[in-house]
Amino acid sequence: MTPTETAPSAASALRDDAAPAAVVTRFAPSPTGFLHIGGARTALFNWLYARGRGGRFVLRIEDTDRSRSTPEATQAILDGLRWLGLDWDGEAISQASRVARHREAAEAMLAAGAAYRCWSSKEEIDAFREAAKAEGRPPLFLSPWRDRDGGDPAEPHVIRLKAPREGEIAVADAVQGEVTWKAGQMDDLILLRSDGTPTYMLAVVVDDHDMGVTHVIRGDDHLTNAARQTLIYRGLGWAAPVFAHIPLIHGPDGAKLSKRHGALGVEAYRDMGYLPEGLRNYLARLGWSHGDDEFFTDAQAQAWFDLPEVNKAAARFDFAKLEHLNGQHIRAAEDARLVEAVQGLIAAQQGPAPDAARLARLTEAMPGLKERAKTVQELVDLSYYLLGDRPLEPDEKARKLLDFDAIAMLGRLTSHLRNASDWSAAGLQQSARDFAEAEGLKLGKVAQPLRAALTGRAVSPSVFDVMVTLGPEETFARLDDAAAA
RNA sequence: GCGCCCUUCGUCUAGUGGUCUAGGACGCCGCCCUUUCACGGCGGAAACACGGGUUCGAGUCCCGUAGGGCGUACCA
Repeated sequence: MTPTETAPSAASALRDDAAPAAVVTRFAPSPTGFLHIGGARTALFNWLYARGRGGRFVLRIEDTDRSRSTPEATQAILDGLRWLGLDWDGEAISQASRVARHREAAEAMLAAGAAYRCWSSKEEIDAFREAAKAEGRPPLFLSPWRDRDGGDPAEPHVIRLKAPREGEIAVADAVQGEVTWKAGQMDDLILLRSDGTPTYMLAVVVDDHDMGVTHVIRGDDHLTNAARQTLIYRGLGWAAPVFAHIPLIHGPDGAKLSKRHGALGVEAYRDMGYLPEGLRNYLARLGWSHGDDEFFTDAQAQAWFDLPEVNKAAARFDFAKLEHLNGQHIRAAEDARLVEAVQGLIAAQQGPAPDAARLARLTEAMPGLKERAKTVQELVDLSYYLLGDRPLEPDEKARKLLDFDAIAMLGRLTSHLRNASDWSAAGLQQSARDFAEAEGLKLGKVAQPLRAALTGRAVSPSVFDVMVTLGPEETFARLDDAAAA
Protein backbone atom coordinates (compact mmCIF):
# COMPACT_ATOMS: atom_id res chain seq x y z
CA MET A 1 0.00 0.00 0.00
CA THR A 2 2.92 2.29 0.41
CA PRO A 3 4.40 4.18 -2.48
CA THR A 4 7.74 3.18 -1.05
CA GLU A 5 9.19 1.45 -4.05
CA THR A 6 7.45 3.32 -6.81
CA ALA A 7 9.34 5.34 -9.32
CA PRO A 8 9.11 9.11 -9.16
CA SER A 9 7.74 9.72 -12.60
CA ALA A 10 5.60 8.18 -15.26
CA ALA A 11 8.58 8.12 -17.56
CA SER A 12 10.78 6.07 -15.26
CA ALA A 13 7.84 3.95 -14.24
CA LEU A 14 7.77 2.73 -17.80
CA ARG A 15 11.40 1.85 -17.57
CA ASP A 16 10.71 -0.10 -14.43
CA ASP A 17 9.44 -3.02 -16.40
CA ALA A 18 12.87 -3.57 -17.80
CA ALA A 19 15.04 -2.67 -14.84
CA PRO A 20 14.54 -1.30 -11.35
CA ALA A 21 14.92 2.44 -11.18
CA ALA A 22 18.39 3.46 -10.10
CA VAL A 23 18.61 5.30 -6.83
CA VAL A 24 18.84 9.07 -7.07
CA THR A 25 19.28 11.13 -3.92
CA ARG A 26 19.81 14.81 -3.59
CA PHE A 27 20.98 17.51 -1.26
CA ALA A 28 19.06 20.74 -1.55
CA PRO A 29 20.42 23.50 0.65
CA SER A 30 19.22 27.06 0.58
CA PRO A 31 22.19 29.37 0.08
CA THR A 32 21.72 31.62 3.06
CA GLY A 33 24.92 30.76 4.90
CA PHE A 34 27.71 28.24 5.14
CA LEU A 35 27.30 24.47 5.13
CA HIS A 36 26.53 23.84 8.77
CA ILE A 37 27.05 20.54 10.49
CA GLY A 38 23.42 19.45 10.29
CA GLY A 39 23.29 20.08 6.57
CA ALA A 40 26.58 18.28 6.18
CA ARG A 41 25.15 15.19 7.83
CA THR A 42 22.04 15.30 5.67
CA ALA A 43 24.26 15.51 2.62
CA LEU A 44 26.38 12.66 3.95
CA PHE A 45 23.39 10.37 4.43
CA ASN A 46 22.19 11.07 0.91
CA TRP A 47 25.67 10.51 -0.45
CA LEU A 48 26.14 7.25 1.45
CA TYR A 49 22.76 5.96 0.33
CA ALA A 50 23.35 6.71 -3.35
CA ARG A 51 26.99 5.69 -3.44
CA GLY A 52 26.29 2.44 -1.67
CA ARG A 53 23.80 1.50 -4.34
CA GLY A 54 25.54 2.68 -7.47
CA GLY A 55 23.05 5.53 -7.68
CA ARG A 56 23.33 9.22 -8.36
CA PHE A 57 23.71 11.98 -5.81
CA VAL A 58 22.65 15.35 -7.15
CA LEU A 59 22.75 18.87 -5.85
CA ARG A 60 20.13 21.59 -6.06
CA ILE A 61 20.46 25.07 -4.69
CA GLU A 62 17.14 26.27 -3.31
CA ASP A 63 17.53 29.91 -4.13
CA THR A 64 13.93 30.87 -4.76
CA ASP A 65 14.09 33.36 -1.94
CA ARG A 66 16.19 35.89 -3.80
CA SER A 67 16.46 38.30 -0.93
CA ARG A 68 18.17 35.81 1.37
CA SER A 69 20.22 33.89 -1.16
CA THR A 70 23.75 34.88 -2.03
CA PRO A 71 26.30 33.53 -4.49
CA GLU A 72 28.87 33.60 -1.70
CA ALA A 73 26.76 31.21 0.33
CA THR A 74 26.38 28.90 -2.64
CA GLN A 75 30.12 28.90 -3.06
CA ALA A 76 30.67 28.24 0.65
CA ILE A 77 28.33 25.26 0.52
CA LEU A 78 30.01 23.83 -2.55
CA ASP A 79 33.42 24.31 -0.97
CA GLY A 80 32.25 22.69 2.24
CA LEU A 81 30.89 19.69 0.39
CA ARG A 82 34.09 19.34 -1.56
CA TRP A 83 36.23 19.52 1.54
CA LEU A 84 34.07 16.92 3.25
CA GLY A 85 34.63 14.72 0.23
CA LEU A 86 31.00 14.45 -0.78
CA ASP A 87 31.13 14.52 -4.55
CA TRP A 88 27.93 15.04 -6.45
CA ASP A 89 26.90 14.02 -9.94
CA GLY A 90 26.44 16.63 -12.63
CA GLU A 91 26.08 20.34 -12.22
CA ALA A 92 24.41 21.89 -9.21
CA ILE A 93 20.95 23.03 -10.30
CA SER A 94 19.68 26.46 -9.41
CA GLN A 95 16.06 26.27 -8.41
CA ALA A 96 15.50 29.88 -9.34
CA SER A 97 16.39 29.11 -12.93
CA ARG A 98 13.39 26.84 -13.18
CA VAL A 99 10.51 29.18 -12.35
CA ALA A 100 8.98 28.85 -15.81
CA ARG A 101 8.71 25.12 -15.29
CA HIS A 102 7.26 25.61 -11.82
CA ARG A 103 4.64 27.97 -13.18
CA GLU A 104 3.79 25.44 -15.85
CA ALA A 105 3.19 22.83 -13.17
CA ALA A 106 0.91 25.19 -11.26
CA GLU A 107 -1.08 25.81 -14.43
CA ALA A 108 -1.36 22.08 -14.98
CA MET A 109 -2.76 21.65 -11.50
CA LEU A 110 -5.22 24.41 -12.17
CA ALA A 111 -6.32 22.71 -15.36
CA ALA A 112 -6.66 19.40 -13.55
CA GLY A 113 -8.79 20.96 -10.85
CA ALA A 114 -6.19 20.22 -8.21
CA ALA A 115 -5.59 23.90 -7.57
CA TYR A 116 -7.52 27.15 -7.74
CA ARG A 117 -6.99 30.88 -8.02
CA CYS A 118 -7.45 32.87 -4.85
CA TRP A 119 -7.86 36.63 -4.69
CA SER A 120 -7.93 36.94 -0.93
CA SER A 121 -5.69 39.72 0.28
CA LYS A 122 -3.14 39.39 2.98
CA GLU A 123 -5.31 41.51 5.26
CA GLU A 124 -8.29 39.26 4.72
CA ILE A 125 -6.23 36.21 5.51
CA ASP A 126 -4.81 37.73 8.68
CA ALA A 127 -8.28 38.76 9.78
CA PHE A 128 -9.56 35.26 9.14
CA ARG A 129 -6.80 33.71 11.17
CA GLU A 130 -7.27 36.06 14.08
CA ALA A 131 -10.98 35.44 14.19
CA ALA A 132 -10.39 31.69 14.01
CA LYS A 133 -7.97 31.85 16.87
CA ALA A 134 -10.32 33.97 18.95
CA GLU A 135 -13.07 31.42 18.45
CA GLY A 136 -10.74 28.57 19.24
CA ARG A 137 -10.83 27.14 15.75
CA PRO A 138 -7.70 25.99 13.93
CA PRO A 139 -6.05 28.99 12.29
CA LEU A 140 -5.97 27.36 8.89
CA PHE A 141 -7.12 29.76 6.25
CA LEU A 142 -10.19 28.61 4.34
CA SER A 143 -10.30 30.56 1.14
CA PRO A 144 -13.69 31.70 -0.12
CA TRP A 145 -12.38 31.20 -3.66
CA ARG A 146 -11.94 27.48 -3.37
CA ASP A 147 -15.27 26.63 -4.96
CA ARG A 148 -16.11 29.89 -6.63
CA ASP A 149 -15.44 31.38 -10.02
CA GLY A 150 -15.50 34.96 -11.03
CA GLY A 151 -12.20 36.47 -10.04
CA ASP A 152 -10.40 38.61 -12.52
CA PRO A 153 -7.22 36.81 -13.68
CA ALA A 154 -5.71 40.19 -14.41
CA GLU A 155 -5.95 41.15 -10.76
CA PRO A 156 -3.19 39.98 -8.40
CA HIS A 157 -3.95 36.55 -6.99
CA VAL A 158 -2.25 33.38 -5.88
CA ILE A 159 -2.72 29.79 -6.92
CA ARG A 160 -3.53 27.47 -4.05
CA LEU A 161 -3.56 23.75 -3.73
CA LYS A 162 -7.02 22.26 -3.33
CA ALA A 163 -6.26 20.06 -0.36
CA PRO A 164 -8.69 17.32 0.57
CA ARG A 165 -11.10 18.19 3.40
CA GLU A 166 -12.04 14.59 4.06
CA GLY A 167 -10.13 11.48 4.95
CA GLU A 168 -6.52 11.37 5.95
CA ILE A 169 -3.21 11.70 4.29
CA ALA A 170 -0.47 9.18 4.93
CA VAL A 171 3.25 9.21 4.35
CA ALA A 172 5.19 5.96 4.45
CA ASP A 173 8.49 7.28 5.73
CA ALA A 174 11.54 5.04 5.53
CA VAL A 175 12.75 6.28 8.90
CA GLN A 176 9.66 7.48 10.73
CA GLY A 177 7.36 4.72 9.63
CA GLU A 178 3.80 5.38 8.53
CA VAL A 179 2.67 8.82 9.64
CA THR A 180 -0.86 10.07 9.07
CA TRP A 181 -2.67 13.38 9.37
CA LYS A 182 -6.34 14.18 9.27
CA ALA A 183 -7.16 15.98 6.05
CA GLY A 184 -8.58 18.99 7.86
CA GLN A 185 -5.17 19.78 9.25
CA MET A 186 -3.72 20.55 5.87
CA ASP A 187 -4.49 23.97 4.48
CA ASP A 188 -4.73 25.02 0.88
CA LEU A 189 -1.14 26.05 0.67
CA ILE A 190 0.03 28.56 -1.87
CA LEU A 191 1.70 27.13 -4.95
CA LEU A 192 2.28 30.30 -6.90
CA ARG A 193 2.63 33.67 -5.22
CA SER A 194 0.82 36.75 -6.44
CA ASP A 195 4.02 37.88 -8.12
CA GLY A 196 4.05 34.69 -10.13
CA THR A 197 6.98 33.06 -8.32
CA PRO A 198 6.66 29.51 -7.01
CA THR A 199 6.74 28.68 -3.34
CA TYR A 200 9.22 26.24 -1.92
CA MET A 201 6.58 23.55 -1.62
CA LEU A 202 5.82 23.55 -5.34
CA ALA A 203 9.36 24.02 -6.51
CA VAL A 204 10.69 21.09 -4.48
CA VAL A 205 8.13 18.69 -5.86
CA VAL A 206 8.61 19.74 -9.46
CA ASP A 207 12.38 19.72 -9.22
CA ASP A 208 12.64 16.42 -7.39
CA HIS A 209 10.40 14.90 -10.00
CA ASP A 210 12.22 16.37 -12.95
CA MET A 211 15.60 15.41 -11.54
CA GLY A 212 14.43 11.86 -11.13
CA VAL A 213 14.95 11.84 -7.39
CA THR A 214 13.87 8.51 -5.94
CA HIS A 215 14.71 9.07 -2.29
CA VAL A 216 14.27 12.30 -0.41
CA ILE A 217 16.45 12.09 2.68
CA ARG A 218 16.24 15.28 4.73
CA GLY A 219 15.85 16.69 8.23
CA ASP A 220 12.71 15.74 10.11
CA ASP A 221 11.71 19.37 10.32
CA HIS A 222 10.31 18.59 6.89
CA LEU A 223 8.10 15.73 7.99
CA THR A 224 4.86 17.70 7.76
CA ASN A 225 6.00 19.04 4.43
CA ALA A 226 6.12 15.49 3.15
CA ALA A 227 2.37 15.31 3.65
CA ARG A 228 1.79 18.59 1.86
CA GLN A 229 4.11 17.61 -0.93
CA THR A 230 2.42 14.25 -1.28
CA LEU A 231 -0.74 16.20 -2.06
CA ILE A 232 1.09 18.16 -4.73
CA TYR A 233 2.48 15.01 -6.29
CA ARG A 234 -1.04 13.68 -6.36
CA GLY A 235 -2.36 16.84 -7.96
CA LEU A 236 0.28 16.60 -10.61
CA GLY A 237 -0.42 12.96 -11.21
CA TRP A 238 3.06 11.92 -10.22
CA ALA A 239 4.21 9.17 -7.89
CA ALA A 240 5.94 10.48 -4.79
CA PRO A 241 9.52 9.46 -4.01
CA VAL A 242 10.50 7.55 -0.91
CA PHE A 243 10.71 9.95 2.00
CA ALA A 244 13.19 9.51 4.81
CA HIS A 245 13.13 12.13 7.54
CA ILE A 246 16.20 11.96 9.69
CA PRO A 247 16.37 13.50 13.14
CA LEU A 248 18.11 16.79 13.67
CA ILE A 249 21.36 17.15 15.56
CA HIS A 250 21.24 18.90 18.92
CA GLY A 251 23.90 20.68 20.88
CA PRO A 252 25.71 19.00 23.81
CA ASP A 253 23.08 20.45 26.16
CA GLY A 254 20.21 18.90 24.23
CA ALA A 255 18.95 22.20 22.97
CA LYS A 256 18.91 23.26 19.39
CA LEU A 257 22.31 23.51 17.82
CA SER A 258 23.62 27.02 18.14
CA LYS A 259 26.75 28.79 17.02
CA ARG A 260 28.14 28.23 20.47
CA HIS A 261 28.09 24.45 20.02
CA GLY A 262 28.52 22.65 16.79
CA ALA A 263 26.45 24.72 14.42
CA LEU A 264 29.55 25.89 12.72
CA GLY A 265 30.38 25.65 9.08
CA VAL A 266 32.32 22.56 8.12
CA GLU A 267 35.30 24.76 7.36
CA ALA A 268 35.42 25.56 11.05
CA TYR A 269 35.96 21.87 11.73
CA ARG A 270 38.68 21.82 9.13
CA ASP A 271 40.32 24.77 10.86
CA MET A 272 40.09 23.01 14.21
CA GLY A 273 42.09 20.22 12.67
CA TYR A 274 39.55 17.54 11.93
CA LEU A 275 40.07 15.28 8.95
CA PRO A 276 37.19 15.00 6.51
CA GLU A 277 37.10 11.22 6.93
CA GLY A 278 37.02 11.64 10.69
CA LEU A 279 34.09 14.00 10.47
CA ARG A 280 32.34 11.73 8.01
CA ASN A 281 32.78 8.76 10.32
CA TYR A 282 31.52 10.67 13.34
CA LEU A 283 28.56 12.20 11.53
CA ALA A 284 27.54 8.88 10.04
CA ARG A 285 27.57 7.34 13.48
CA LEU A 286 25.39 10.10 14.88
CA GLY A 287 21.86 8.78 14.60
CA TRP A 288 22.81 5.69 12.67
CA SER A 289 24.59 2.52 13.65
CA HIS A 290 25.75 -0.76 12.26
CA GLY A 291 26.00 -3.08 15.21
CA ASP A 292 28.97 -2.24 17.36
CA ASP A 293 31.02 -0.76 14.56
CA GLU A 294 32.47 2.60 15.49
CA PHE A 295 35.46 3.15 13.26
CA PHE A 296 34.95 2.48 9.59
CA THR A 297 35.99 3.43 6.10
CA ASP A 298 33.85 5.11 3.47
CA ALA A 299 33.55 1.85 1.60
CA GLN A 300 32.18 0.15 4.69
CA ALA A 301 29.84 3.01 5.48
CA GLN A 302 28.50 2.95 1.94
CA ALA A 303 27.98 -0.79 2.02
CA TRP A 304 26.34 -0.72 5.44
CA PHE A 305 24.28 2.42 5.42
CA ASP A 306 20.55 1.96 5.18
CA LEU A 307 17.47 3.89 6.20
CA PRO A 308 15.84 1.43 8.64
CA GLU A 309 18.89 1.67 10.89
CA VAL A 310 18.58 5.42 11.19
CA ASN A 311 17.30 6.40 14.62
CA LYS A 312 14.22 8.52 15.11
CA ALA A 313 15.46 10.48 18.07
CA ALA A 314 17.66 13.55 17.82
CA ALA A 315 21.30 13.01 18.75
CA ARG A 316 23.56 15.36 20.63
CA PHE A 317 26.80 16.50 19.17
CA ASP A 318 29.78 15.32 21.21
CA PHE A 319 33.17 16.82 20.50
CA ALA A 320 35.01 14.29 22.67
CA LYS A 321 33.87 11.39 20.55
CA LEU A 322 34.54 13.27 17.33
CA GLU A 323 38.04 13.87 18.59
CA HIS A 324 38.60 10.24 19.46
CA LEU A 325 37.42 9.06 16.07
CA ASN A 326 39.46 11.72 14.35
CA GLY A 327 42.52 10.52 16.23
CA GLN A 328 41.99 7.05 14.89
CA HIS A 329 41.72 8.39 11.36
CA ILE A 330 44.88 10.41 11.85
CA ARG A 331 46.72 7.28 12.86
CA ALA A 332 45.36 5.51 9.81
CA ALA A 333 46.21 8.34 7.42
CA GLU A 334 49.17 8.42 5.06
CA ASP A 335 52.11 10.41 6.42
CA ALA A 336 52.40 12.54 3.29
CA ARG A 337 48.78 13.59 3.52
CA LEU A 338 49.20 14.57 7.15
CA VAL A 339 52.24 16.65 6.27
CA GLU A 340 50.08 18.45 3.75
CA ALA A 341 47.34 18.90 6.30
CA VAL A 342 49.82 20.40 8.74
CA GLN A 343 51.07 22.79 6.06
CA GLY A 344 47.51 23.71 5.19
CA LEU A 345 46.60 24.48 8.76
CA ILE A 346 49.74 26.53 9.31
CA ALA A 347 48.95 28.49 6.17
CA ALA A 348 45.37 29.03 7.33
CA GLN A 349 46.75 30.38 10.58
CA GLN A 350 49.16 32.57 8.68
CA GLY A 351 52.17 30.88 10.17
CA PRO A 352 55.51 30.77 8.35
CA ALA A 353 55.68 28.20 5.59
CA PRO A 354 58.22 25.52 6.54
CA ASP A 355 61.24 25.19 4.25
CA ALA A 356 62.20 21.98 2.48
CA ALA A 357 64.58 20.83 5.21
CA ARG A 358 61.97 21.21 7.93
CA LEU A 359 59.38 19.51 5.79
CA ALA A 360 61.72 16.58 5.36
CA ARG A 361 62.15 16.36 9.12
CA LEU A 362 58.39 16.60 9.60
CA THR A 363 57.82 13.77 7.17
CA GLU A 364 60.41 11.63 8.89
CA ALA A 365 58.89 12.27 12.31
CA MET A 366 55.28 11.87 11.25
CA PRO A 367 54.92 8.20 12.27
CA GLY A 368 55.83 9.15 15.83
CA LEU A 369 53.76 12.32 15.74
CA LYS A 370 50.50 10.89 14.49
CA GLU A 371 50.39 8.35 17.30
CA ARG A 372 50.04 11.26 19.68
CA ALA A 373 47.61 13.57 17.96
CA LYS A 374 43.84 13.58 17.74
CA THR A 375 43.64 16.58 15.45
CA VAL A 376 45.80 18.25 12.84
CA GLN A 377 46.06 21.14 15.26
CA GLU A 378 47.72 18.84 17.78
CA LEU A 379 50.02 17.68 15.01
CA VAL A 380 50.99 21.30 14.43
CA ASP A 381 51.58 21.86 18.13
CA LEU A 382 53.60 18.67 18.38
CA SER A 383 55.71 19.77 15.42
CA TYR A 384 57.14 22.81 17.14
CA TYR A 385 60.53 21.16 17.66
CA LEU A 386 60.69 20.39 13.95
CA LEU A 387 59.39 23.63 12.53
CA GLY A 388 60.28 26.28 15.10
CA ASP A 389 63.33 28.50 15.04
CA ARG A 390 66.34 27.99 17.26
CA PRO A 391 66.76 28.89 20.05
CA LEU A 392 63.55 27.17 21.02
CA GLU A 393 61.17 28.85 23.38
CA PRO A 394 60.47 26.30 26.12
CA ASP A 395 56.95 26.27 27.46
CA GLU A 396 56.27 26.37 31.18
CA LYS A 397 56.51 22.65 31.80
CA ALA A 398 59.73 22.38 29.83
CA ARG A 399 61.16 25.30 31.76
CA LYS A 400 60.44 23.58 35.04
CA LEU A 401 62.30 20.53 33.78
CA LEU A 402 65.34 22.65 32.99
CA ASP A 403 66.32 23.66 36.48
CA PHE A 404 69.87 24.34 37.66
CA ASP A 405 70.70 20.70 38.39
CA ALA A 406 69.21 19.51 35.14
CA ILE A 407 71.27 21.97 33.13
CA ALA A 408 74.41 20.74 34.84
CA MET A 409 73.44 17.14 34.20
CA LEU A 410 72.74 17.99 30.56
CA GLY A 411 76.23 19.43 30.30
CA ARG A 412 77.76 16.14 31.39
CA LEU A 413 75.38 14.24 29.14
CA THR A 414 76.46 16.38 26.21
CA SER A 415 80.08 15.38 26.71
CA HIS A 416 79.04 11.77 27.01
CA LEU A 417 77.00 11.99 23.81
CA ARG A 418 79.80 13.57 21.84
CA ASN A 419 81.54 10.24 22.05
CA ALA A 420 78.56 8.36 20.73
CA SER A 421 79.50 6.46 17.63
CA ASP A 422 76.05 5.05 16.93
CA TRP A 423 73.53 7.83 16.21
CA SER A 424 70.53 5.56 16.02
CA ALA A 425 67.55 5.50 18.36
CA ALA A 426 68.67 2.23 19.91
CA GLY A 427 72.30 3.33 20.15
CA LEU A 428 71.40 6.66 21.69
CA GLN A 429 69.08 5.05 24.16
CA GLN A 430 71.80 2.66 25.24
CA SER A 431 74.19 5.52 25.52
CA ALA A 432 71.73 7.45 27.69
CA ARG A 433 71.16 4.40 29.85
CA ASP A 434 74.86 4.00 30.43
CA PHE A 435 75.10 7.64 31.37
CA ALA A 436 72.13 7.45 33.72
CA GLU A 437 73.54 4.42 35.42
CA ALA A 438 76.88 6.09 35.89
CA GLU A 439 75.12 9.12 37.37
CA GLY A 440 72.93 6.95 39.57
CA LEU A 441 69.81 8.32 37.94
CA LYS A 442 66.71 6.77 36.47
CA LEU A 443 66.45 7.06 32.71
CA GLY A 444 63.46 9.38 33.06
CA LYS A 445 65.52 11.87 35.04
CA VAL A 446 67.83 12.13 32.07
CA ALA A 447 65.33 11.83 29.26
CA GLN A 448 62.87 14.45 30.47
CA PRO A 449 65.33 17.38 30.72
CA LEU A 450 66.84 16.20 27.48
CA ARG A 451 63.43 16.31 25.84
CA ALA A 452 62.80 19.77 27.23
CA ALA A 453 66.08 21.04 25.84
CA LEU A 454 65.59 19.44 22.46
CA THR A 455 61.91 20.14 21.90
CA GLY A 456 61.02 22.96 24.27
CA ARG A 457 58.16 20.80 25.52
CA ALA A 458 57.55 18.18 28.17
CA VAL A 459 55.80 16.00 25.63
CA SER A 460 57.15 14.64 22.38
CA PRO A 461 57.85 11.41 20.58
CA SER A 462 60.68 9.33 21.99
CA VAL A 463 63.63 11.67 22.65
CA PHE A 464 65.92 9.25 20.91
CA ASP A 465 63.81 9.41 17.79
CA VAL A 466 63.87 13.16 18.16
CA MET A 467 67.68 13.11 18.24
CA VAL A 468 67.80 10.97 15.14
CA THR A 469 65.55 13.22 13.09
CA LEU A 470 67.37 16.32 14.37
CA GLY A 471 70.81 14.87 13.67
CA PRO A 472 73.92 15.36 15.85
CA GLU A 473 74.65 18.91 14.74
CA GLU A 474 71.22 20.31 15.54
CA THR A 475 71.01 18.22 18.69
CA PHE A 476 74.24 19.65 20.14
CA ALA A 477 73.28 23.15 19.05
CA ARG A 478 70.05 22.91 21.04
CA LEU A 479 71.86 21.41 24.00
CA ASP A 480 74.21 24.38 23.92
CA ASP A 481 71.22 26.75 23.68
CA ALA A 482 69.79 25.20 26.82
CA ALA A 483 73.06 25.49 28.66
CA ALA A 484 73.35 29.15 27.68
CA ALA A 485 69.80 30.06 28.65
C1' G B 1 -3.66 26.25 21.17
C1' C B 2 -3.68 22.31 17.46
C1' G B 3 -0.90 18.45 14.85
C1' C B 4 3.21 15.14 14.23
C1' C B 5 7.62 12.87 16.19
C1' C B 6 10.89 11.35 20.14
C1' U B 7 12.47 9.28 25.41
C1' U B 8 18.13 2.62 27.20
C1' C B 9 24.60 4.57 31.19
C1' G B 10 26.83 11.94 31.27
C1' U B 11 27.02 11.26 25.49
C1' C B 12 26.51 8.09 20.78
C1' U B 13 24.19 3.51 20.64
C1' A B 14 22.98 -2.44 20.62
C1' G B 15 18.42 -4.52 21.83
C1' U B 16 12.87 -6.05 17.59
C1' G B 17 8.49 -10.74 24.26
C1' G B 18 12.12 -15.22 27.39
C1' U B 19 19.42 -15.87 25.62
C1' C B 20 18.95 -8.61 29.77
C1' U B 21 22.06 -10.33 36.75
C1' A B 22 20.81 -4.87 29.64
C1' G B 23 26.10 -5.39 25.31
C1' G B 24 29.67 -1.91 22.72
C1' A B 25 31.97 3.00 22.06
C1' C B 26 33.38 8.04 23.88
C1' G B 27 34.22 10.36 28.44
C1' C B 28 35.46 9.39 33.72
C1' C B 29 38.24 6.44 37.76
C1' G B 30 42.05 2.64 38.98
C1' C B 31 46.02 -0.70 37.48
C1' C B 32 49.65 -2.41 33.74
C1' C B 33 53.07 -1.07 29.70
C1' U B 34 56.61 3.14 29.69
C1' U B 35 62.08 8.22 28.97
C1' U B 36 57.12 12.12 28.60
C1' C B 37 52.57 12.09 26.18
C1' A B 38 49.61 9.22 23.34
C1' C B 39 48.58 4.27 21.77
C1' G B 40 47.59 -0.49 23.70
C1' G B 41 46.00 -4.07 27.66
C1' C B 42 43.15 -5.16 32.14
C1' G B 43 39.43 -3.71 35.69
C1' G B 44 35.57 -0.28 37.71
C1' A B 45 31.44 3.28 38.52
C1' A B 46 27.36 4.41 35.20
C1' A B 47 20.99 3.51 31.89
C1' C B 48 15.67 0.77 30.22
C1' A B 49 11.69 8.81 32.10
C1' C B 50 7.17 7.74 35.25
C1' G B 51 2.30 5.23 35.98
C1' G B 52 -1.12 1.79 34.39
C1' G B 53 -2.37 -2.33 31.43
C1' U B 54 -1.73 -6.95 27.85
C1' U B 55 1.05 -11.59 28.72
C1' C B 56 3.07 -17.44 32.04
C1' G B 57 6.86 -13.60 30.97
C1' A B 58 8.05 -6.49 28.84
C1' G B 59 13.71 -2.46 27.68
C1' U B 60 10.87 -4.84 23.77
C1' C B 61 3.30 -4.52 22.68
C1' C B 62 -1.02 -0.94 24.22
C1' C B 63 -2.87 3.45 26.98
C1' G B 64 -1.90 7.59 29.87
C1' U B 65 1.52 11.27 32.39
C1' A B 66 5.86 14.09 32.30
C1' G B 67 9.83 16.04 29.53
C1' G B 68 11.99 17.32 24.74
C1' G B 69 11.87 18.37 19.41
C1' C B 70 9.52 19.86 14.92
C1' G B 71 5.52 21.99 12.25
C1' U B 72 1.43 25.28 12.05
C1' A B 73 3.99 31.78 6.43
C1' C B 74 2.63 34.77 -0.45
C1' C B 75 10.58 31.39 4.43
C1' A B 76 13.05 27.43 2.84
